[in-house]
Amino acid sequence: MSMEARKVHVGAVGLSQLPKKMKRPREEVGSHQLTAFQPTPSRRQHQNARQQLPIWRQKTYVVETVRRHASVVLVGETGSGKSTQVPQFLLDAGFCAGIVEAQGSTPSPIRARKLIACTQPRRVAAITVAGRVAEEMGCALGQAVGYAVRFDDKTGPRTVIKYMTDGVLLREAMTDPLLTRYAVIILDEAHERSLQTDILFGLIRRAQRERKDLRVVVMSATLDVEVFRRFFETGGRKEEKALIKRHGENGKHEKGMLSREGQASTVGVVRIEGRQYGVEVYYCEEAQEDSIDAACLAVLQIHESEPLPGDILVFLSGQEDIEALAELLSESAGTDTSIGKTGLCMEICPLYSALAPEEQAKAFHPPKGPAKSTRKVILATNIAETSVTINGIRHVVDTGWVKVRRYVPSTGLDSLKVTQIARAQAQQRTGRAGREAPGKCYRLFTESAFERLDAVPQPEIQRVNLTQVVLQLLAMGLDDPQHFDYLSPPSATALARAFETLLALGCIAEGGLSPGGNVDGTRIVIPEKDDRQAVEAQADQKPSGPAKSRPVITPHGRRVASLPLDPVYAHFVLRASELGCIFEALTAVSMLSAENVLYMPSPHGGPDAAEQRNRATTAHRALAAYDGDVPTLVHIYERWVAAKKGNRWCWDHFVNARAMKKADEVREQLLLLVRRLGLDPSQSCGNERQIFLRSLAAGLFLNVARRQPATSPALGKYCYKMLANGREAAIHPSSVLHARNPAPQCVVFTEVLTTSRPYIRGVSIVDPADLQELVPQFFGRA
DNA sequence: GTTAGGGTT
Repeated sequence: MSMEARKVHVGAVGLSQLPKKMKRPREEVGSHQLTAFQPTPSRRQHQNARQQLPIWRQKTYVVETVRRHASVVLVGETGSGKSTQVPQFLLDAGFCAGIVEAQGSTPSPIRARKLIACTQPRRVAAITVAGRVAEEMGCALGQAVGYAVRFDDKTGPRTVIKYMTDGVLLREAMTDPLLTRYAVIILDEAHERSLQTDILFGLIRRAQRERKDLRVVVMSATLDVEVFRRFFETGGRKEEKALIKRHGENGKHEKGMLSREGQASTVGVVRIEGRQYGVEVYYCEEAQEDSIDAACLAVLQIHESEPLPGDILVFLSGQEDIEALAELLSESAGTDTSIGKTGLCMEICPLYSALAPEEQAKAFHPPKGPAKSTRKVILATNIAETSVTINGIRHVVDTGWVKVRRYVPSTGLDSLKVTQIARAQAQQRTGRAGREAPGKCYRLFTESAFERLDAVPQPEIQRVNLTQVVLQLLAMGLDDPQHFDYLSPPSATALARAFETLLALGCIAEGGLSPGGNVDGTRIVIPEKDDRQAVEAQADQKPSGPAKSRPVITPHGRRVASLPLDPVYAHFVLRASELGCIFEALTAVSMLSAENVLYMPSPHGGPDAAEQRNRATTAHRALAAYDGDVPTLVHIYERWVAAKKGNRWCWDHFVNARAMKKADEVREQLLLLVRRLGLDPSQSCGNERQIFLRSLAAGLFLNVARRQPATSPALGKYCYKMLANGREAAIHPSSVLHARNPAPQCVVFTEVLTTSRPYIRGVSIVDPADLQELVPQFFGRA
């Protein structure tokens, strides 16, 4: 069934126009309440269910294609069963009995069992899919089927199918770049183009040149397979043309060299249909000026005209818009007043990552009111696009906006901007209405606007700071990360900036670049060219003059790379160890890796919401440390430990217990890793907070900012000038140093993010004299 | 005077 079964135009959203053209759902299929009390299905029932999946009919074809091609692209829509079935098909077909090539003096090949890896961008997906497959195979998790995600490895000596996050496989690649444990690597959700998946693409292609036995299956929901196919094409254009000549443009599938498309190819392509209900897509006839107003009208119209069951999911750009729409809807509908002819109530459920877990839970549970007369309206960010699935949704309202974080390498600043979604995202959002029954999707933009959208979002690798990626590649022994096999190359500027940072941190040496930045804010200027062209131009350049010496990873760089942290943070931990407070530094970086530690109750949390928010603010102020945000995080962790890591303490102080648990897990992992480096993680500075601040200065010296009169009135009278790029920023209002009197003269920050304006966050006071003493190469007196 | 979403041997 096609997801976009029909396209129906509706007028600019207006009360009179939408309902008239809407149709009743064709049929009621499935219900989200059915699954709860079902007994555990037997093996036979599983077998029946498997045979109903669209992919089952293609089992032989999938297996044969993987047999004949080292690389296969498998396109399967939602519900095709690809994630659970493909690994089982390949296991049944004997792909795990890999052959270890003869090594050294060993005369003959040794048969050995290798694994099938299936990577996922998200932990929950790896865990739940593995659980499902273990059930289907009638084994316990950790036996034939297992999973590995950070902090949680459920694999054993007998495991042959291993679900894992792409990050875990990437970490494994650091010690085993040829991925020798695996016979087949399946990259699932490849269309999402996560940073880790993209790096794996290049690594696997590289490994395939050495290992003829390594199979890769790229699984994607995107119909455009060309980009993946071309990437894994081993022979390149020349070989391709020769094959076409030999077999003809429309030659049959012959000797495994022709794909189903009839193109000469070393890459096999399989397409599997999905199993989704049809979703009718509605567009606006006119562009909407205010997407919150438009969303409000659309929700009210759907609510008044559509029967239950059928909850509504609205996609918005962020917390602010969600709160505004929640307010508008409750004003218009009344929180528990029935409205319209249908006499139904509305229950509004905000859903975004920073929301307290117990408030998030409302979106997933049945409504508090009677199910027969209460409709849930979920107001979500893109968290509901891929990360979570909500049952019962039959109507999607899509504003077409999303917030996108983007690193600007020429300035070293991150920006967070409201941006139009891509067509693939719009389709993904639409699909959320058709999981259980036919549904409807209302796009609050015009069809021509839809057609003008980008086809797919920009891959993450082109939007992020690459310092950690470049260091990882160097640590793996790739001596030239600029010319790595990127599926989508990052800009030359972004790569150059990463090298510059690594050089400044002492992670690499003898590069063609000199150290970047000094106290005066003067720095090497890297001409900003447009992304891809720059890389291609560089690649095409014939070497002229003496070759530049390539940067080499230093012993310090290897230690930094061994920690699963941003190199700046890892450097901080190692410097803190030299200065006597690694214990506190480990706490700091662990807390920094857990987001949304402090939480604010939703303003719509009932009659005492305002009071709760005041209490939260007071509680948070009581946790603040004088010296800044990083000392505050350390303080919070220590208080939490003193309170025996209790949930009650979290509750009383408006601290997110889940974030604390995550920080604790990260900390435990880091303790192990620094011990492996021969360091003593219990080395603490005790009450001598100056030692910790000195470590912060020494570690975060690339992020120093000094207070000075603002050159632009937009930042107020004073601002903080960042020494690395000479730009001005303000201290973020959430910082404990915001509006501090007297204002600190010299600070380090953990993050700079441009939203309404450039803000530095994670701000702590440092002493300029410490910088001069501890980082003399940058801050020493001339 | 305020922060989309993931993720790491």
